[in-house]
Amino acid sequence: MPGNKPARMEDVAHAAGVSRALVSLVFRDSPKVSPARRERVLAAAQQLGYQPNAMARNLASRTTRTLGVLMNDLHNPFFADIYDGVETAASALGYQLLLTAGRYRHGSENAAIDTMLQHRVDGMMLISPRLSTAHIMAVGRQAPLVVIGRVIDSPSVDSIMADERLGSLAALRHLAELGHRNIVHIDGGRGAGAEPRRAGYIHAMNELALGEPDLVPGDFTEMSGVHAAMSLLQRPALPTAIFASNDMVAIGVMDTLSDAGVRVPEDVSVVGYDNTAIAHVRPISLTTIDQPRVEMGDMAVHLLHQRLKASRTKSVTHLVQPTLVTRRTTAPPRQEG
Amino acid sequence: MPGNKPARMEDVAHAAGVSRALVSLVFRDSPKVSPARRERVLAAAQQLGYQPNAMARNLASRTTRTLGVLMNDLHNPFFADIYDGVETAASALGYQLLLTAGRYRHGSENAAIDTMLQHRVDGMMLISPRLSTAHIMAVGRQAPLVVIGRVIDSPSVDSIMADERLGSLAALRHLAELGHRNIVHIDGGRGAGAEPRRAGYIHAMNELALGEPDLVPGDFTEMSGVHAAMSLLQRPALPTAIFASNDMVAIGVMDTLSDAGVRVPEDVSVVGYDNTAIAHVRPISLTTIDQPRVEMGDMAVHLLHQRLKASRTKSVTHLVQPTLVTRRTTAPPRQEG
DNA sequence: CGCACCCATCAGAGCGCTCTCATTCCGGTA
DNA sequence: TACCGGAATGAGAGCGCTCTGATGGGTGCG
Repeated sequence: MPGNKPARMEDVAHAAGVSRALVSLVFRDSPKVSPARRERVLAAAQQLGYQPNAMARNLASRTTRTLGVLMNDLHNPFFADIYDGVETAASALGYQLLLTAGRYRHGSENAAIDTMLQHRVDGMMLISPRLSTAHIMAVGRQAPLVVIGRVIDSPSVDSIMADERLGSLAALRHLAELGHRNIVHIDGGRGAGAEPRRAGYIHAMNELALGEPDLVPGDFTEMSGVHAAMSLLQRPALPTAIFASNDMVAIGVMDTLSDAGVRVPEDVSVVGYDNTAIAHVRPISLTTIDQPRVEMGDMAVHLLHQRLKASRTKSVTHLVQPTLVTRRTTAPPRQEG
Repeated sequence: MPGNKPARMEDVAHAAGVSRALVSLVFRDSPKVSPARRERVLAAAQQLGYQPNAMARNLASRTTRTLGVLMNDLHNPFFADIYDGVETAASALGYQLLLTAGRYRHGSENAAIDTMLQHRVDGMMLISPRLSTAHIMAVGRQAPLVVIGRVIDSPSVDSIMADERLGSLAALRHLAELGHRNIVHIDGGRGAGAEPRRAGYIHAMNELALGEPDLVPGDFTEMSGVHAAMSLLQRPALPTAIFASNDMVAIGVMDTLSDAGVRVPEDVSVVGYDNTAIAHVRPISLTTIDQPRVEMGDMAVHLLHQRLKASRTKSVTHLVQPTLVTRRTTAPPRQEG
């Protein structure tokens, strides 16, 4: 019958015939409790269904050993992978986790951060936050902070980010090695990470002596891939390869091309970015760029731990290495002429 | 500079030149504070970066207005959709949310539930829990509980579940209307929801006079779809339609069929189940069964709210209606002979 | 047999808030 | 001018726990 009050430490103590303090010691795993008493206390607690009150505990101990995680998009498997890394590391280091979801809205992000602050988390991780840099820096002044997916230049904020330029370079190098020279990039517009991907593409085109960069506008959506492909199909000749700013764009492109009778990879090679869950599905089998997401999550926790435990005060930025995943959408260009 | 203690109510009171109690009233939105004073307090709080201590507040007020959500699989967009509904409803009703992730491991699920209990949530929602029914009922005795994706027959636990049998029926009816009579079901094995889907298939085959049910074993994975398709290809004749127990299985099936030169939907129609994100991707365009996930989340919150606010004590089971989403993997059977 | 010493146990003072109840301060009324 | 009522404010007792410092009861040693 829910409704009757949960048992308190006092009740357990009484049932076990010991003092409240001893029960407290037992629940804090103190070594200074005799096995016999420990047993007795545990049995009484079990019997009463006692669960220590986290609020009282945290209030009295002035510490929560809890880290806050702001996930903006529960729908994005990207976030889930990061969380896997976070969870594993946190439980290994003995931290609890307070999860909040921002849903990409400024108000929600702020509310989520306030919630974490009000619960006095020891530190927080913001995954792809949309808030302004100034705002994030202000939050960083209240609690140790790690931002994933953005670089914030502030002494109290650490950053973890994939080296997008390197990812672009890997994609282009792969295409170049296959013999492609005529490579178009479909842009990610103003989306997170779009700019460095584009810069990496431009840089790599020069680096690898592949001629003039050839950019088609886009915005990270499947639809923009469709539009980009349509505009490409208007040209007198198609490029031999397309480097899309993410997997969704690549899928839109491939879909449109195949409607137009253009085969991938025989006629055109396509490379995506992000290695989302869809990319590995066999009918798609998209060659793409993978980021070590689990590792990023793990790293975030350790960065926080360093600040907390070793009281590091200098800020750190980790640039993480993306890797190429070769699947079935890339092949040597068609020999013609 | 993080490290200096966060401001307390006392500090705000002092800065604003009022008593602690008045600050408390302001932060609880009490109407009995003059606008002038309220302003002053708010300004002082702002100035000090004051965030009320949630632990102290909840401890003193003996209530948290927080609902716990156990998500088992952050990777599954299914869960994210449910969470959308939960979030919207919760914020409308003024509840905070405490998210935990169980990762389908018994230990983690238990730990997550303990965490929620220790934080004295007013109620909890378990999404597709793996724990035993007896265990869930025990938890239900500690706090109001809503289980999504399973039916628990206990007075203190409410359940929300999609009517899987109805979903199967909708799929079969669609196929029958297209003219299919020879319809195979690829089984979900012991996965959650597999049994009612199978039962619905068997029931519908009889109901619609489609002949003997024809079951191929599977287990909800893409791989099992591959195996099922291979075994089907060994038969002297393929069925004209395949009803897979979920989308992943359907994708494995389609992939294998297409490798074998069998076209979908020209030679064989395929129907999935779940309407996952992949199903709508155009190169796949899978006909499938959708469940009103957002609505399920919304409903969960309201069910809890009823228990809490209206102190309903009888348990409720909501069976939610799935719907057919027709895409491009179903067509009339080939006319032959 | 007595003493020092050590360790298990306990008492009590907060942690930062809420909430009840008492008190103060008004203007309005007779 | 004396009085009254209501709005606004303040004081103080907890909420359930942790943690410091005190207490008591064995044990080993001389």
